[in-house]
Amino acid sequence: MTTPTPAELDILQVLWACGEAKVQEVNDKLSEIKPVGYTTTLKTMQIMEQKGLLGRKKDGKSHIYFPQIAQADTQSSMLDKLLQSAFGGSKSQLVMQLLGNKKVSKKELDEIKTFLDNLEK
Amino acid sequence: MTTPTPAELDILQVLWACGEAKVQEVNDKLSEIKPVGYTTTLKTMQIMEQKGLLGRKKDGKSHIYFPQIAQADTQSSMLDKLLQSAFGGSKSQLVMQLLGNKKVSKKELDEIKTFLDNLEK
DNA sequence: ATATTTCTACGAAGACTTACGTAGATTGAA
DNA sequence: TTCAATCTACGTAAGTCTTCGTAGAAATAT
Repeated sequence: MTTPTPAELDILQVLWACGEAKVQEVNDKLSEIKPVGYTTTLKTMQIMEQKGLLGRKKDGKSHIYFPQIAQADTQSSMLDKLLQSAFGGSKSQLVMQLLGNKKVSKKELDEIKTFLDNLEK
Repeated sequence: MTTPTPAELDILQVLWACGEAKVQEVNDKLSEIKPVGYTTTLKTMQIMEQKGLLGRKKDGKSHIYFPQIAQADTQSSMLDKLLQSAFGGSKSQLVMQLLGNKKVSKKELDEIKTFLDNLEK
């Protein structure tokens, strides 16, 4: 699976959150986080459309863009890539590295435990 | 922290495993996995030394290279980067994505559970 | 001593990503 | 209609990563 570049991932985050949007809207959201020019966002989204990461439909003179890849699929393949390249495929090692500091909230820990318990069955 | 590029990570994996090695030895190990020329490996390692990722000492006419960054630190910062960029910082989401398929061995699952139990205290 | 092998050092090419400037088309307002 | 605003499309430039060719130094073999 094609994994998005960092800039592409930023754009996908916006579109996954809102479903679909025009370039202007995406650029506005991105601008809240990092400085980025309109044409930069446009160009990146055009490239993404060409790569198949985004779809688009005409709306008057402009376009409305939407994700063509699922968030879960993307997360999964990016995580897998890291798992293989940095943890030698060991999921337990990865989890330990992730949770092995004091900064895990009790809430998140509980979510994980519940999840693991349900996984049993 | 500086996170290594994919090619750099491959080299680091070799050096983390064996402690230190000459370019030739690293290249031999890498060649078992992917086709790569000697000068490519050399060049990459020279750049890594310049970046501070590797250290080296003279040994006759050649050099012996060794990691200057810890494996755990590297894993940690790479994982953190992914956590933020693809999972919005949610560790539980990440764990669920990682373990949420049938391909997790019972052994790994047990390791994780034991780990979590010990984390409590 | 000369040829071969083994390294290092240097440079540069190709791919990819990100970032914008600019031109041209379309829309809406004066 | 004409002017300004909005968008698209195109090109390109800078930066990084990966790759390898080539030259030259050092060690080894004949």
